[in-house]
Amino acid sequence: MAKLERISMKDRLATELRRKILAGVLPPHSRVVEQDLADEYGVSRAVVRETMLVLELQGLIISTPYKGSEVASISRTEVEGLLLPLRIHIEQFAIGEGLALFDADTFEDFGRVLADMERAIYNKDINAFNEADMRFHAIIVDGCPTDSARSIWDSIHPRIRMHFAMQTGRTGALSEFLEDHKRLVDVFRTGDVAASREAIAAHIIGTNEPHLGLLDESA
Amino acid sequence: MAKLERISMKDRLATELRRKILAGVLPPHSRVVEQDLADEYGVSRAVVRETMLVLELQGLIISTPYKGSEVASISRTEVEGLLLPLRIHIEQFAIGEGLALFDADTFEDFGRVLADMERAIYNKDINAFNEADMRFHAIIVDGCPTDSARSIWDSIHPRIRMHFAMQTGRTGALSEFLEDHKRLVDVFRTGDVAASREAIAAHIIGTNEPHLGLLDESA
DNA sequence: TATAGTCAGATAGTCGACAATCGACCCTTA
DNA sequence: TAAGGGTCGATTGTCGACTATCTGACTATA
Repeated sequence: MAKLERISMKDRLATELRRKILAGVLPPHSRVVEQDLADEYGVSRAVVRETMLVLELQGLIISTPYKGSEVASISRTEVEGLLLPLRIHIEQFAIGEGLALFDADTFEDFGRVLADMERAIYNKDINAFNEADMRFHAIIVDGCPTDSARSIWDSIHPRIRMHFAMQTGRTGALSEFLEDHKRLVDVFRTGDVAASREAIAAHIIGTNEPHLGLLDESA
Repeated sequence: MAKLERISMKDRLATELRRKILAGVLPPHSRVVEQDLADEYGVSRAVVRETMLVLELQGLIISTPYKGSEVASISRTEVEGLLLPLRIHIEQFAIGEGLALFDADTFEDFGRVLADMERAIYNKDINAFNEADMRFHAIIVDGCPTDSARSIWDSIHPRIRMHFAMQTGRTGALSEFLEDHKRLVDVFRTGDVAASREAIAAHIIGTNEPHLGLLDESA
């Protein structure tokens, strides 16, 4: 936050498009045309192409040579059997490596996210809530000194979010999710790695119900 | 194989650079300059930039805005705690989803790879052996109908390979690894999903020794 | 009518040039 | 001499134009 970094057009555009996809503005199978995006956002096609490449490698869009791209759709099998278990492992790893490094700044960050969640609930803004949720978990993953954790997490997490964005779900129980996050932070504060790892797994499985049978085949 | 696809310069260049990185021609921390690559391979910088973006998202290079890129280096913690467990999960998932779909063509593909491994051993060409090894596992991951399995595998596997490419290791016991792969194919032929999942995990752990303590903390 | 050939529009792939930024060197100046 | 500031080469960021390819429609022809 402090170092006001320079953000490339490519990254800004990627963030914007990801937001639109996750918010359902661009639903699965929407056609995405490079020139149209370039015109709409006032950038060159080169920028758009690099953006699309990022989103493709993150699994949010699918492109076919000389034909075009469309927004991907994610299957339930994929999410439950592959993406969620991977995500749990990554966040558990990040906690194992990073929990000891959580400091006052880290918990301030968590606090800000929790406040944003409350605000989102008050405003009934589910997209804002989801974005705060994403930032919450990003803090965890960024808290670990291993860079690839974030990099891999970035390529897995959006697909999961996209899947659940399609379901209407969770609108009613937002305050439940908020409480769940608060409890997580409390566990983190104890510094107990094993308990935190346990808690994050339960949290991810819990917040991504109504599915079951996850992870019980791990070994 | 049958559908002779058109391959973009970006993909060809990515394959070539990945090969060079994994073969150690471009060791970690090597500086990589866009214009130099463009000149060397006779393509425009736009192509090189898209290639670099792919390699960056796959964790093989690290780039800093307006400064440049360099070949990444992968830590042991990262490989053992994060990448290998993820890879095992992906390949197990792929087998769970795809084993029943393995057909004569699939086993022909396996056969070709095994033959290439033998040839590589005969020629004492460790890079060729490694490439065959990669193709072996790619067959598994591609055998599953869930596209993101391959996509995520692609972003994890090269980092692991890179880590072990740095260690001299495994030169002596190539024929052992070949036998290990043959045994794997035999298990696949039985169609026993549970046994195959078990075997692939043991194989991955085994071929990526001399490390231990993997995965015993999964839950 | 059915098939094959041709054309045109849309779109992605590639390119060369210009703009922005960085880092090191040099020059001033107290 | 040391601190500050400007200049310049190297490198990445961005752009607009040209080329290749795909798709569907139209046409000719047996």
